[in-house]
Amino acid sequence: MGGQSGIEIGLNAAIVGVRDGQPHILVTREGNGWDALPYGPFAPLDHRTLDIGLRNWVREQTGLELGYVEQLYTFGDRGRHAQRGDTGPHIVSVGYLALITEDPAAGPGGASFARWFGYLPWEDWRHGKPAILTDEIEPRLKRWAARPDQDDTHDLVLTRRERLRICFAMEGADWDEEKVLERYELLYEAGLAAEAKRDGREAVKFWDKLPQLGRPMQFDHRRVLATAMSRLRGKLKYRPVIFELLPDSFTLFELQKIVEAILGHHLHKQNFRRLVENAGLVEPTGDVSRQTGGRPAKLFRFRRDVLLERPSTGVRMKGGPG
Amino acid sequence: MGGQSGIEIGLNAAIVGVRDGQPHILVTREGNGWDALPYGPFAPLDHRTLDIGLRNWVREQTGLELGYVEQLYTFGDRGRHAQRGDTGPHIVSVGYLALITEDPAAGPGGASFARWFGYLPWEDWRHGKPAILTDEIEPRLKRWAARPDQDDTHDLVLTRRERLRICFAMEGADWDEEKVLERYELLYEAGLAAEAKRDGREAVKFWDKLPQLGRPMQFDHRRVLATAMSRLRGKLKYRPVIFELLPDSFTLFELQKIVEAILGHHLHKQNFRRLVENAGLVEPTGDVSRQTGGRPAKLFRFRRDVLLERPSTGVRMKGGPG
DNA sequence: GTCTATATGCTCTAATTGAGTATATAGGAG
DNA sequence: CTCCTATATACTCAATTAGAGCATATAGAC
Repeated sequence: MGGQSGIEIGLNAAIVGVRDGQPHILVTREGNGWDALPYGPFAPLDHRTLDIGLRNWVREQTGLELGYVEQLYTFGDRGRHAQRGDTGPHIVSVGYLALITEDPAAGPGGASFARWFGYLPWEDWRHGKPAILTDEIEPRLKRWAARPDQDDTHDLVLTRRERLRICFAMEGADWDEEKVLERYELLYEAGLAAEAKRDGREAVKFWDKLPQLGRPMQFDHRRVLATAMSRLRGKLKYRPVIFELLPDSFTLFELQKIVEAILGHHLHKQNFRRLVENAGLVEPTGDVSRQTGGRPAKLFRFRRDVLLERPSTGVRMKGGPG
Repeated sequence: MGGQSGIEIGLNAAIVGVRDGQPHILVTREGNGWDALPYGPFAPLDHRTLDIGLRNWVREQTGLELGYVEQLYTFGDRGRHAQRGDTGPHIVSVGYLALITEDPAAGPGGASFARWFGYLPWEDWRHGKPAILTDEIEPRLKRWAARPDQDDTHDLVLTRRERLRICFAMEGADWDEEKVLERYELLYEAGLAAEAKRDGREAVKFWDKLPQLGRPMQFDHRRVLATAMSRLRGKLKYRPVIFELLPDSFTLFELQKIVEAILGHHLHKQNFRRLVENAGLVEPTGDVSRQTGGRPAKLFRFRRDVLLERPSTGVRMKGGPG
């Protein structure tokens, strides 16, 4: 079972920012074609807490001083770090989400912004249902669902078909934008993620030809990324985290565009204004922006003191027409 | 800095059940007066995933086969495991929440049910504001807030007074039932939790006499417990997890009592019925229960298939009159 | 001045929520 | 058997919120 020399804790950061209306994450490209998140092992002698360890690694690798940071999940599965071979220590990876405003383009260390939807292209519904779903994913998932659940050791009592319905909105069900992780994991389990092939998963043998379904990542980093997207999409609706992605002053439409970029779908403009304004999340700065091409838009700033008020609402709101 | 021999990952389970209208957790009492959660180190050679490791430890220590299990958070702080001394490996602890229906009284291994509110007594508002808040906690926290924030290395820019307002509803603010962890951590930081004294925290010196504010626990287990309560109280409102605590059939009032036990406050009965019923979460079994002392109550069962429907609502609902 | 594009304001309806009143049906006291 | 009490269950009503769309305001371009 390979030389087992102990446990290592890996700290991984999905550092999210929005540029040109597109959500981006900070990745390091190491030349072997597999992008990676900023990553480093937890060293308890140097790092008083996990968070501090993460911040240190990110500072070291990207020159960035993180602000908003949130722990996501700890993954300990065997077999998700196949590149390392069987010899190293077992790696337990702790995923983090960080949100930044500034554009780290100038940062050292070879880290750069990459489009988030490049890794999970089926998650962007802003221009309607992504073609990759209809053309590539759905037909293959249907074939997968038609197979018996032999090698499934899933503890849920759901059939593959039911899981497709829930995760991928297959039989008339609604698309749940928050199920990002469940979708990625299902694709991995079905052998349709490149990482599954790398890790030597059995299900891959079923496919004669594997399309590239989103850019893969090193280790289990795409899983961390999917977890980050799930969490952020959910949290948006009940905590005012979105402002961690915005500059000090912004128009309401800029705010809306950023929310849409994260959620991956369009919102109803007038209702969005109403919601944000009478949730008391923002206050006008008094200035206007004339960059809009029409009537100048009032500039707003985030009211930091809402963090002191009770169940600070965040930006809920269901989808609107395209 | 003590002999550092590596990292160990501890798996801790807050196993919750409701008995006689009181939420309980499974604890092991080891005789030294410090209760502990079922606990064991993650052994990657034996456990394919963290979850499996946790289930194994719980089975071994309590004879219980867990159903619903959910990972909570991973804590890596130095200095929260003081009993172990400085010599052992650094311990990173992964907390889990598990929900059970059956009463594990007969289980082997010395584990037993203990009242959840015995550890966090300020969280039970079902009979009005707990006296321990007014009599013990609030006056001391006010004294603590009056001190300068010298040794605070908190990354938030909130003053102690603002934090009290938010966490403990001090200056007319509302009590947020979900801030269980924040409250416990604040008490720890203020030196008011017995664990803070055990861990040699500086703030403890400020107090001449420390009252027992809830029963303490071994290691950072009370923190895990507080995290579990936070998570469960939050999740209740948007996922139908509550049914993991209920028998197969139940009356709506029994359901309500269990929700109230978890949330720690009363709900409006008629509205609760309406909500649960037209969320489609339950269906009548056809039988009735005559145990109620009045008109017999219809028995219901959880509609397992709502898990297949979209954003399965759970049991939201704000508080009602006492 | 008109056209176009965007920002912002307002209306209308349907649900949802919070609170309370009214009715139904058991067991027990007399 | 009847009344009383306790609980379950049904229904009402006002306030708020959410989804959708129409209307008006104000810039730059021609």
